[in-house]
Amino acid sequence: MKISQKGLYALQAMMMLARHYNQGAIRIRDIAYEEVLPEKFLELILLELKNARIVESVRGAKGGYQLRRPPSEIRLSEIIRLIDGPLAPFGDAEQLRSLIDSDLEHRALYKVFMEVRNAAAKILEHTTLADIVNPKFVKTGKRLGKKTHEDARVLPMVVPGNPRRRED
Amino acid sequence: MKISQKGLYALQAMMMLARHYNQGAIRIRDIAYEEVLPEKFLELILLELKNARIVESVRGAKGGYQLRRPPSEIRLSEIIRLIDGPLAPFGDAEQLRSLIDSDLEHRALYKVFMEVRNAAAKILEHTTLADIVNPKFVKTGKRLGKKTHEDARVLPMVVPGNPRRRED
DNA sequence: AGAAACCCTACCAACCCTATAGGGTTTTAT
DNA sequence: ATAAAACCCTATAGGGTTGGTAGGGTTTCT
Repeated sequence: MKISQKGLYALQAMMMLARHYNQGAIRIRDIAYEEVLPEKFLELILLELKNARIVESVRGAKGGYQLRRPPSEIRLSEIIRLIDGPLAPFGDAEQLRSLIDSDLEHRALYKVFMEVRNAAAKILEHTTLADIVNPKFVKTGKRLGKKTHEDARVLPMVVPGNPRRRED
Repeated sequence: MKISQKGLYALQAMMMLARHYNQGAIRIRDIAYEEVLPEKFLELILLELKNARIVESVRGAKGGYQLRRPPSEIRLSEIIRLIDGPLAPFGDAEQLRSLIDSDLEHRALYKVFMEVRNAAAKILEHTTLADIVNPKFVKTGKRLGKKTHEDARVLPMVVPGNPRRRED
């Protein structure tokens, strides 16, 4: 998995919106200014995030963008998959599974790819926007080795009309 | 990190050479035929692997390519870094470290990137060609959940004239 | 009404990916 | 010696992706 410049912009914009959660809609211009992102490019990104129902827009004067769910219910994996595709280093999880089953000669290699994919997924599925914004309450010198693991977190519901279903 | 088609070809070719380790040099044509790879493209890849001192060539009639080290001393990370670059999902390890130190606003995000990179590195640094070729002695139905972890393995020495040193 | 703000499509330059082509050079076998 | 085998190296090229820019259309608030 590779995170592009565009993917980084998306994550930064989402972090900014998470910081201002429940403070009303924020203009593209303000997001772009605060995060130092190209405004028109950001507009395209926010449009994608809106179509994926991660953010919502408010039109007209005083309009802008805001998160559709609390930051604790938006996983980094969701954003990255949307913008940059599957987490697997080669193909996607389904494809790898099928290769593991069919290509006997190289199955051990594809299994390693799958291991890498699973490791990345484990991290990115369990980290939400809430985990990476406003870490005021976290000691500065503290290593995140253990990481406060909020496994009691509520899983985000599957939206019925969700576009682009893909396993990886 | 993203593994390209070229990277996959490289890994397949190396697996093939590992299977025939200590059986003399093998012609590009034979590697290409056995692994079903485009011959001239494979030639470029092997040239890169040779310049990186991972394989060596034997010229003239009866020539071909062979591994310079036993398969157990060639890590997958080495091949992947050579062909497809850093393991980190964004930038490389050094760059991420510097961003974590300098960009206070997004350091938590970059730390997650670094976690992903470390997870991938852990797997790919510890898996060698020997681990993924000829798994005859492994039961077919067996899941590799635990994976025979050969940590007593000797670390490959650093070659002095090694071109292209990069941390990630 | 009018301005603010999102919505959407098109376009574009640069770069990368995946090769292909073809001759040059070195070495071996006879 | 000599021819053939085989690697060595550079050049080229089409197609796709990346990272944007441009500009007008549409909706909604005040």
